[in-house]
Amino acid sequence: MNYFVATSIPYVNGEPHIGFGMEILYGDVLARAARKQGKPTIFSTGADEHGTKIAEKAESLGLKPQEFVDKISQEFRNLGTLLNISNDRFIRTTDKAHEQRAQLIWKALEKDIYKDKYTGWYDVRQEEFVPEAQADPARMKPDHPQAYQRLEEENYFFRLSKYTDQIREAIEKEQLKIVPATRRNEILSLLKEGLDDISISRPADKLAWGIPVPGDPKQVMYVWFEALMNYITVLGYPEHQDFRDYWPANVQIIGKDILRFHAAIWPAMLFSLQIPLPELLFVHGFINVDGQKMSKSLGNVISPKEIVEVYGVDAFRYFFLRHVPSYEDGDFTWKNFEAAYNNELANELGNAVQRTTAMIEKYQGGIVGEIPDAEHDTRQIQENIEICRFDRALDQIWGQVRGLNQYIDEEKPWEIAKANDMEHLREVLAYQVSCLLEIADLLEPFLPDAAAKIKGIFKEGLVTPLEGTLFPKKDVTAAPSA
RNA sequence: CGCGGGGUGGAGCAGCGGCAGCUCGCGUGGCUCAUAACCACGAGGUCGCAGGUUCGAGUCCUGCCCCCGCAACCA
Repeated sequence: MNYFVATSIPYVNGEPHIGFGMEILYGDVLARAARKQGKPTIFSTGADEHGTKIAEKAESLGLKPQEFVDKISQEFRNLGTLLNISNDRFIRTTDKAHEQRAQLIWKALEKDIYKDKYTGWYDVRQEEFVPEAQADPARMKPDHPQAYQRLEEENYFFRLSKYTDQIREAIEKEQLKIVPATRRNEILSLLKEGLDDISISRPADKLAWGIPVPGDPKQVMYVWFEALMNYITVLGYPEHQDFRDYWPANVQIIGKDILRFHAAIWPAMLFSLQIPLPELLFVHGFINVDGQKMSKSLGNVISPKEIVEVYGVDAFRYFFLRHVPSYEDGDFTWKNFEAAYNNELANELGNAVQRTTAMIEKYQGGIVGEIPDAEHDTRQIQENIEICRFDRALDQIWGQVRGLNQYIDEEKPWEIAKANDMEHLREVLAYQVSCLLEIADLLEPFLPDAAAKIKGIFKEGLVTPLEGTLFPKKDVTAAPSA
């Protein structure tokens, strides 16, 4: 009955951008949909704040690590506000509670932790040890800009290898469901090759910015290992009631680049802790701009803010939820964004609201009368939300919008009005309102503001027109050109 | 044989064994309640190529060709 959805926590060594905006948007839709069904819901997101890269970045800016992450974390929170995200929690891995609980978790995992000497390449940027076989020879040379570090150190290791079969079985039997299927296949083929034990700590003298290993102050936890724990520390693992009430997560949302951590390492940790796996792992893709990867050097980085300022938050939500394929990479172009806004939001939905309210005001003095119950079958839409196919769910909702416009053209209420058949007219217009209210209801998780506005217009059987229009049509030149 | 994603009307995509479909764009017509919005109809595809399986293949199998990621910020 209870519902828990968590996004990954982004590494806050730089400004938030559109990709993470999309991820919290996905979480928001799921959380709003669950709450709407009356489920007690916790929706968490947060920030991953430890590690070498952050320490280095902070230093380069002349800041203490904590000052730096305080600043950047706030920007991630602001993004949530900008996008009307309804998260209940925002966990930071520098929160005292997380740090303490992470140490408890470490202790609980100790039967699968051992100390060993590690010699090999370390990728500072990825915070990752690089197996000899996968290492790029060019980066082994010290003068390479992203040169690996040659490390010989004593580290703690986690017996990931021990859990390979258990994880594979859990995924095959769908105790842990992974969507889309391509990502599931990807991880299964990786598991077939077997997993190696992983290093989960670093010497504190090399890296002070992390959570100390309990009982060994000379070591701090490897940032990834500790960050994964946020999904349960946020619920107060081990002792808090929320943990008992809300774990396992119904959905965890991640980007395709961190699949291995969430579909292999994280399940192994949970097995070791003897607590259940999340039910569904939703793996989304990336957003390109004009068909190219977003990058500062190409100068094509789009900031969520500039979109929201011109078109409004619901337009942002709409585009990224419907026109970025939920199971694949997507493409943002101003041209497509404008087309979606004008054709779909302004012309189809906005105008359907407009023509309905105008006729009720003109012919019936703004009185709707009795509104019939909605009658469409919305099961498919609900099912698509459950499996995170938000793009399809919106396609289906738009099928209803289109259907309403067709209905209006078939019934021709303006002719009924001329014929003075007021009873029939009232029925037709009330039906239109019924359709719009149903659409608004379906849209609530996706476009909360627009849904509330539509509901507000027809409240109590009277038309209360909006100031202005729902989605004012934009001149194409209004937007920054790409 | 590095890994992964993809090639379907002008653009973007769906379909994954049974008469090629959707949205946009384009053309024509209708309508006038509406944000010059809405509705209908139409043009436009030998579904990357070549074999194979099948009564029947975008859809399954085999081989090949082409495109995009796998460097950085970063999901």
